[in-house]
Amino acid sequence: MERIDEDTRESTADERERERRVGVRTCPECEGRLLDDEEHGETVCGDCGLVVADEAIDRGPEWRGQTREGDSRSRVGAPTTKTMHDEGLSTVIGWQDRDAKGTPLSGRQRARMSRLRTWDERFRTRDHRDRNLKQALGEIDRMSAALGVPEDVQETASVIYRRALDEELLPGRSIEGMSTAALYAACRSAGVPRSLDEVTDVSRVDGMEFKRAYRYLVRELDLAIDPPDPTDYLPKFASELDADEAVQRFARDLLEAARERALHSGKSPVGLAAAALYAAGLETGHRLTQAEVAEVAGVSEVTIRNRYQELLGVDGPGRSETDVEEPEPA
DNA sequence: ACACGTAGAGAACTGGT
DNA sequence: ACCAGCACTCTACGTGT
Repeated sequence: MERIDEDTRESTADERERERRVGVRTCPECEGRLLDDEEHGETVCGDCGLVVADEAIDRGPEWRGQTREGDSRSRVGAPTTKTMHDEGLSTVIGWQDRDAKGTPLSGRQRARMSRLRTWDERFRTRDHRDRNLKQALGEIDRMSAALGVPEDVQETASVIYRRALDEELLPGRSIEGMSTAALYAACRSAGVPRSLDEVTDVSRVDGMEFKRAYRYLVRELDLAIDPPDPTDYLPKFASELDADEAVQRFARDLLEAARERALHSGKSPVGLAAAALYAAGLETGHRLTQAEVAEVAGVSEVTIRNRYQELLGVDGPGRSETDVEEPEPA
């Protein structure tokens, strides 16, 4: 992409012609000669220093041949584009059963061309998959780092993504959305607590698209993902709260008890975990405020209020005879 | 400062059509 | 595929300790 102006043997007439063909070449202010500043990607006036245009990078082929017959100055090849996976650089074997002069091919040659087309297609699509995968894995890597998830979870996410790719689940969906979904699915199946919100924060896609992609992924791949277990969140929240070890243990017991009474049906596991910690704080004398628990758990104080009383009520004085027994198959 | 309760809005799942 | 109903959570506010 160098615009080479040091070829001083060119006549000035030729230069004018070149300038005319290339486009903007004289400064609108002083009519001075414009130069491309490669380092900054700008076009500046050599005389007055005016910056005429940013991003004036010409991705077309160089307007000068490299070979002996270079002076023919034929402009060769199409400009590249990011909209195609190969940037438009690949060669496509045409479908006509004729040679370059239009003469029909013999049967033997036709068969040969057909095989070549097949392989051409295979390589091109494989290349496509590679790029897709590479980008997705890069995204997963980036998000994993941002979330601080362990390496094996990241590995699982990659495997899930590959499966999705193999089962042709990707066409029509964004790579970012699907990689986010794969990472979230990996976290879930590994019991590494990362909430939807946390994952959404580091993702390049919005929550809606992410959730849609996640559901789709789980459904199509039949991923066996347990409903999130509130106890998975306890260590994380407890450490962020600098809570006493006893609080965490007590909270775990509360959640166990709650599970046996089938207290969670559709209730947010994060909210339950937060409420359990708060309740445990009260019971063990290591008080935590609702506000701080709500803060680290990312739920509202109201949710904690509503949940923690249920948690305490369950194995409190009342016992359970008032509750209708609800057969919950989990 | 903190805890508690309530009302209305809104997102998400379910079942009906 | 669209829609209504539902349980749940959130924000916002007022009250009580």
